[in-house]
Amino acid sequence: MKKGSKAAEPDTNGILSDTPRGDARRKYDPEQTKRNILDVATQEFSAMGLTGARVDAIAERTNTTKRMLYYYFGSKEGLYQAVLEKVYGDIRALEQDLHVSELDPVEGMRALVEFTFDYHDRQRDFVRLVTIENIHGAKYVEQVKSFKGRNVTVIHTIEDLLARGIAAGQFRSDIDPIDLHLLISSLCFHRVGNRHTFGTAFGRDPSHPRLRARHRAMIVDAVLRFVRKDD
Amino acid sequence: MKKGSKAAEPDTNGILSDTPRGDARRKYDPEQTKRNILDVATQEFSAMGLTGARVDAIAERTNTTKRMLYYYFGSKEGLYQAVLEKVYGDIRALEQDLHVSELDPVEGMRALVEFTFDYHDRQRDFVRLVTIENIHGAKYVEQVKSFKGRNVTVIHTIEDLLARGIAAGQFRSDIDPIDLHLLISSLCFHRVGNRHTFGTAFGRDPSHPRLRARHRAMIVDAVLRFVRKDD
Amino acid sequence: MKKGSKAAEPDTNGILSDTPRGDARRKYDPEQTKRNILDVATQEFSAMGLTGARVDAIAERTNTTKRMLYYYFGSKEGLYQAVLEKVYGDIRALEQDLHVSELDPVEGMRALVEFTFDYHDRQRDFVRLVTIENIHGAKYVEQVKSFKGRNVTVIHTIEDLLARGIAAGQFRSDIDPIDLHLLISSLCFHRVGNRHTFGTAFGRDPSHPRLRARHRAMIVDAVLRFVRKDD
Amino acid sequence: MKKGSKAAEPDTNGILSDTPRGDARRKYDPEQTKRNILDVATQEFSAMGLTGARVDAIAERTNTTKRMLYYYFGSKEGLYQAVLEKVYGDIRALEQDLHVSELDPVEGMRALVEFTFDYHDRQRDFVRLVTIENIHGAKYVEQVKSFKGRNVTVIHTIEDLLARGIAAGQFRSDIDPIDLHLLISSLCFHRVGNRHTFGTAFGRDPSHPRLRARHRAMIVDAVLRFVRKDD
DNA sequence: AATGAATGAGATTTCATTCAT
DNA sequence: GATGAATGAAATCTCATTCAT
Repeated sequence: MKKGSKAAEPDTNGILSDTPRGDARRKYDPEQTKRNILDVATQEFSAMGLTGARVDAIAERTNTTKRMLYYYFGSKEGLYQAVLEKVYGDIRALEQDLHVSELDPVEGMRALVEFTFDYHDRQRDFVRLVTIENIHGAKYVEQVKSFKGRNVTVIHTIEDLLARGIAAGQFRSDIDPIDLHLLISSLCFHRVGNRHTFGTAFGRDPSHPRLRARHRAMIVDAVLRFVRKDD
Repeated sequence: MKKGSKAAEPDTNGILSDTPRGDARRKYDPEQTKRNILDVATQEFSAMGLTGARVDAIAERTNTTKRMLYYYFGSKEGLYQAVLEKVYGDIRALEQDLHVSELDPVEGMRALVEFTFDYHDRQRDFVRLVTIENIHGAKYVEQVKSFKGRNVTVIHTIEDLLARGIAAGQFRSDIDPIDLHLLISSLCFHRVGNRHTFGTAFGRDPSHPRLRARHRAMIVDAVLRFVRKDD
Repeated sequence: MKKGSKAAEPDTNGILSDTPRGDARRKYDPEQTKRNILDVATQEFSAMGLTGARVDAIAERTNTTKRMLYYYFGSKEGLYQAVLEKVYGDIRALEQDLHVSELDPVEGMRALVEFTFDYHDRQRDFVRLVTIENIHGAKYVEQVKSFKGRNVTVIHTIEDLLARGIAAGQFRSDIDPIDLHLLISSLCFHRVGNRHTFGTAFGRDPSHPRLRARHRAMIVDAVLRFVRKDD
Repeated sequence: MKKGSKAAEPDTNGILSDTPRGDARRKYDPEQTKRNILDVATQEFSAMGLTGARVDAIAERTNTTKRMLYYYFGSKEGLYQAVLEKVYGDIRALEQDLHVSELDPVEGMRALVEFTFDYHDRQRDFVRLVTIENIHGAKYVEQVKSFKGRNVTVIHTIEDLLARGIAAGQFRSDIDPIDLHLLISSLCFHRVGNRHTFGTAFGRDPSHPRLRARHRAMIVDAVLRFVRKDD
């Protein structure tokens, strides 16, 4: 009664989560019901955290009832895990489209960094959910089948770029691919995940378009300087 | 869910928060009572988040009762804010001790990065609390008087280093100090804050001593390469 | 103070508030559940006041649990407002049945006063709740939609009586209908609402049957003498 | 923390309760301390009721501490009773000044009604406290020594007026003095005690100066018409 | 006479979940 | 497959009162 469920902070973006209405709305469409619940839950968990999210609030913004949520996902935690699973799945699909192996190493590295930057910059829900998972010691994502070792793709990509760059005399030969991935992630993730405290501390919102462009260039620059071979 | 509150995950470290016992424990010592509550709360909030933390759990690990917690801090949120205030205050104190202005620009920059790295590496409570605040859109830290614009110190330090480095022909002249601070923070923060998902994804824990040293060197290297003037 | 909650002082009367059982008690009957809560709450709030009433005490005397009270009414205050709404609604219903327009002005006035007297005399819960609302500056009743300006009915009745009485040369023409309503209300309300202090002060309980009849006659008499045209 | 103690509604008037500072403020002045507590308590109880008043809130607005409140008055209830005692004492003092026995019966009756009207109109704290006592079944005032049978003075005054009026052929001979007192009280009390709901219901505040004058005249008129002998 | 710190008992409210249909 | 009503357990917070100085 008091606060209803204002939930949805200004913060969530729907990119991951639009419910496609597709064809004529059938009366009972389990798949659509599930998808609808999942979409709403993604927003709510992302906005409020696992403990902060309210089952009631999720149910309320759904086309169905709270009972269905339990019917399909068993528990609040189950729903949260389903959200994690979906969100990580979404990335994988995108990553496949990135064909850096066809590019010159420097250009490939630039493309990889820009892709990583853009992805984090847009998928705030994802960034938030990863953050939330870390608060919980990653114990839910550990149970997500599709997660374990999933990032090998990126690592392979980086290995390939490094190898070709070294061969071409462009890159240093003493860089660990996983460390490099961490470095790139750090630069792309932090400015999104911590933009609120950063904004409050410095009166400067990192998600502002002008800053966004500058940061993108800066990060690409920093990574390239880092991998480049000294003359 | 519903796990009672065993609180204290393996995760918290007590570096920020030991309660100094000083002399013999007096019966009425408000300062100590407050400090004691604050220390326990720091751990609990850091481990469980604002919504996840339980007032009962905090009180239980205290030398006093739940009632005192409300007596001194008014509400759960009030206590959380007091924790934020304390934690941010702790850093400021340390930052003062860092006299990079007496060092050569390159060495000063190295010292600054190493300090930042070490601080985040050790103060996991701090890193977690910042993360948690960002989940809440920084709305609590905004109300903390001592916070707004407090980081100017770091920025001034960076400005001084950059200016001297430029004058000495060592550094590039096109770097924005706040952007540079963000870059350094990103590198130091991310590996701590997101080490759980990172560890799960790559089977490699960034807080392991061996990795720790390597990351420290890598980050210093990356920053120096970034600021260094091209020949 | 601290008396647990034996609730129900000798004072409450159940006239407003019997729960009609209708047919066999069904398991799921939201309307009945709500009515049941409302009835018990009416007695408790009337007996103890808003702050004095205990949610636990209300729940205990209900066929359901405390939780349902929040499910349907949101908060203690919400329940209190619902009680006010119901109680004021009950009067309105009764007022409709009073067809004084068909009576001779003097007889009509007598009927109105007698009705007002009888209503207050019987509905002590109502009188107490109005008193309680006034302690709170009427701030809850102000939020009750159905309340604002609801008493127009009585005023219209009085206007009609006065107009007809003036036309017939029976009543004075200088009487404001709202003032007259206040006068009648005062006489009927005070002896009920303040009968305890009155009883203590004069050793005479105004609700005693013998006094009751005498007061009724006196009040009718006083009002008629007040409105009657001087010869 | 949440609401502090806004207490003091706009409603209370300080007429009963000014703390005279008299001579130079001595360091320890028990009488003044007690008076101060009593004055603040009068306002708080009058504004919030017995259950609604907060011991903390009272103490806060006092020049002393909560402990003293218990030191002098024993308990919240004890303080409340002391307030009742003081307030009733204040009236008695005033009533003595009313020498109606020297006036013509009609003028005496008018003077009595006007005095009663003015007293209630001004002493809202008193009116509220009486109301509050009635909510509690007058059980506290019963224990106030100075209360029981105190109103005999008024009754004697009325008896005297009636007797002289009857003797002079001005008043009816069938009026019970206590009933008449009740009638006068009703008219003077109700418009003050219930002015909030009345104001909300009819959009007309009975304490407005213009209405005040009209009501005063009306009530005097009504009483005189009631007691006057029919020709 | 006076005080700030402390407190136990109990108050209101919230939450994830299940029941009956 | 779907639903509105119901709920126990636990959470946050409040209150009058007392302790130690």
